[in-house]
Amino acid sequence: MGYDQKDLEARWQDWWEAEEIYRFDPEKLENVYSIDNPPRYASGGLHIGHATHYTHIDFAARYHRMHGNNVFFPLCFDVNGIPIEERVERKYGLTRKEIERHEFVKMCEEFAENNIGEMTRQFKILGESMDPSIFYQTNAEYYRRLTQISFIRLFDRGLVYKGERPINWCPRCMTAMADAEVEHRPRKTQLNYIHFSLDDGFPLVIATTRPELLATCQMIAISPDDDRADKLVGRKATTPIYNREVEIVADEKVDPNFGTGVVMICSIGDRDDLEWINKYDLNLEIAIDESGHMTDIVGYELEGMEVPRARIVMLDRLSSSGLIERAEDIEQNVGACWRCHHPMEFIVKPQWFLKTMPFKEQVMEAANDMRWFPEFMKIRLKDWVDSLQWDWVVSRQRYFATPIPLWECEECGEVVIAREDDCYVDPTIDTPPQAKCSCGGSLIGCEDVFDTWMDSSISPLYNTFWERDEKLFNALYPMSLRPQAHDIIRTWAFYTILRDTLLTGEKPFKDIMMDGFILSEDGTPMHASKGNVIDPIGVLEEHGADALRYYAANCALGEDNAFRMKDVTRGTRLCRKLFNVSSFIGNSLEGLEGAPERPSELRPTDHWILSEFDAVVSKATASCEEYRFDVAMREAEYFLWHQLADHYLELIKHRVRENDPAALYTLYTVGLGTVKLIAPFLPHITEECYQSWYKDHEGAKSVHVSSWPVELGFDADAAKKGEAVSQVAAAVRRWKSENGVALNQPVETAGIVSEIDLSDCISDITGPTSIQDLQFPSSDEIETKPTGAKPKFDLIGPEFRGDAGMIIGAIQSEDPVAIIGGRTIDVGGKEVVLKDYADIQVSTVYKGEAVDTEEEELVTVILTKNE
RNA sequence: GGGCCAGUGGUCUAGUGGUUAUGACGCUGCCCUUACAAGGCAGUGGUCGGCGGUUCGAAUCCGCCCUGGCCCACCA
Repeated sequence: MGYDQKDLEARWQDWWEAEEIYRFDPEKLENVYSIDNPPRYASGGLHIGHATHYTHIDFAARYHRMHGNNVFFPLCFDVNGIPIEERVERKYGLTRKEIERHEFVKMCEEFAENNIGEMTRQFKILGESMDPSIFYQTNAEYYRRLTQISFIRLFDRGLVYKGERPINWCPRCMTAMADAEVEHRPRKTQLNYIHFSLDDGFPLVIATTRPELLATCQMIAISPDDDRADKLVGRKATTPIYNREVEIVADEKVDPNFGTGVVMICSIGDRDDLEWINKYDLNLEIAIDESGHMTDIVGYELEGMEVPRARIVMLDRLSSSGLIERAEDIEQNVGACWRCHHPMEFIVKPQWFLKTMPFKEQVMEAANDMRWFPEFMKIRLKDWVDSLQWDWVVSRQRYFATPIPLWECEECGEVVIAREDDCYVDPTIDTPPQAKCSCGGSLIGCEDVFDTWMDSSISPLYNTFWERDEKLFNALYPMSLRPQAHDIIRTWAFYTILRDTLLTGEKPFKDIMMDGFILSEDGTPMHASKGNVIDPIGVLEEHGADALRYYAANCALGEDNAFRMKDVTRGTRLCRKLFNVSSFIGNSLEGLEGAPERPSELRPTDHWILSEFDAVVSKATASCEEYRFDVAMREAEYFLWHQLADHYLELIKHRVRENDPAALYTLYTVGLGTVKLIAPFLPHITEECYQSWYKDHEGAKSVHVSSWPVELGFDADAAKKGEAVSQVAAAVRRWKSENGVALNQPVETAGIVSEIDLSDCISDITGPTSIQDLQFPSSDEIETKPTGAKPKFDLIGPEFRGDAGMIIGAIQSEDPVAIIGGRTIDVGGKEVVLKDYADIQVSTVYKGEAVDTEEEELVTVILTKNE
């Protein structure tokens, strides 16, 4: 008998959807577990990393759902921003500037809608339990409205300002970027040694990587520790080509050991230049425009050239005039746009800022009030917060995003902010709340849009009905869990904590769970160019969602995990094992009405498996509470496979044939419990097992809304006895295997030597082992021959500390017979009885005959071959 | 340059002071035992990255170093 994994997955996915198994109930607010699910960016399909991350989140959702929680787990999409704009531009072979703004936005919306449809399907076939009844997308007016209101609130509190100062600018995306969106990439470039001149001919060579900015050189700096400083500081040098007289100053930031130890200060090459310009109050001379071309300041034929070309031309010019001493290759880190990887420039253009710098402490206070999983991820947030130097620039010069809801007066620059009641508004279309500025000037709608993190950073506010339903908000905020990947700590996590704390005075979530990245099978990052990209949908179609989810379950939280195909294969096997075990148990229960009652008498083997079950329930539950799903999965799997299936089932088959109520009760309880423990991880096969064999007895509609198993209790002494019985069976099996005896062949006689009295377990032992004559030899029938002694380190160490070595040595070197005989040694004037601190190993002779002994931890089984 | 994480049989991996270091994959041998041969049983295989320290005892704690990954950082 078999089953078809693909078929049953599709079947249950449709059924869950039709029956709304995962629906959040807004009426039941006492026991909510809410997940601030990351809205999936709607630029394309899911890759294996997404699939794994969302599956981890799904584990949390399903685990808490089985605790009777009303789980809030929205299906949601992030639909704003540059990547979608870029995909659309590529798809239609145009740029956004070539087409009417609102027309372009429409194209972006359409593009995103298609992706949302496909990704929704992908979430479904992965078995994710997101609830479509609380669907949202960040570009919808209902969401953008809230983005705007949240901005207006902060604006009204004076936390928003318009500033004209240098900002990160991506010449390709043609927009401002926040520091968080700048990534640093190593790049090879040339350090050029250029001759400057002094009036007296003193040789002054300056090394620079950006000769194209020579026109804006306004000052030269040298380290005060430099030997030449005395001679140079305060004098003027003349720049090459442009022949500009510039002052030489001493500045401690200059490293005397880099280049020539002399720096030209330009506006604006990098952040150092910015600092110096402020420090020395220099003019901002802008050599590079918004599109990355040189401005008229640079003159000559350089004007209008793109930066890299201008650099080459400038170097040509310098070198043909003999002004270049030499050039060397160096590697430097340059800031690049996180989206398109184009090198960033600093430019000056008025932008909107949200005050961030004053709230660093507040953010960390909120962060410290959350539980971080894993804990060390909090350090990354702290590092980022500590390193912040600028307020957050929230305006972008793009189209497909939430409009900034304000108008500005043409005449006096006064800002008129939108009324909250009017939101959502688009100032490029909608009329302002007042016809004219108070000065009488016309109001112009703001054409800038928000950084997309302005939208996503209020997801906890959106989810909890902030400003829409106070009752729901009070019940739902803060949310239970923020799951996310560690690469967006400085953006999503930081901005969310910042804004939501500012707006509500309270942290946005209680727990935060950080996922790592998924690497290719060889442990390196996946890249399309390397051909090592794993397509989750392909894996899923071949092996099924449960198998892929089994891989996901084996990924440790917070760590980068390589994709392991063999885990997928093992997942398939685990599904089969679970199905077969459940089928055996289900068939055994056939004819039974309702759930089997716990009989007053259970056999020791029942107590044993129940004790193991309690242990696994306890460990799995504790692990899931801390989002260590890999641990829970491993525990449950080990129990199912190596305790329940390999041992217990074999031990009680003979009792099942006789419909023993104790065996049936135990099988039912442990079997069902195991299905439940595995249900969050492998939702399809467990639902199949539940519906086929357990539902009629327990009665829950679906395993996923049934109750998480609890510890049932057991008799510890009986459990120990049961464990001994299980060891006898294993020993007999091993002995048969080693001696070429067929497993179903009866054993004529066998003896058991054990400190545990198993005389009331005869049928428990003979049943599974087919021993015909089971004996419990008394001590005088057995001759034990000591063969060695092992020190009990855990006793000796704490008691004798520094003298432990003497006792250990004595036990190891003494004749074991003498140790049994009560040999003592003198330790610091005290007599120590060695046998109290040693385990004696013995070989056994039974009735004078040479016998095979199979040693287990609790029992020794004496066996003789039938001749 | 700073920070974080990791380094355990051929491969992947569990294990935050106490007998003989866990399990999986692989490999070898045996077994169709009536839930499962994509299964079971047994075996093979490890100087726990290196050096030093603390301790009666270290894969585990401390220090230094090496290797890999990630995050952060202005070297013009």
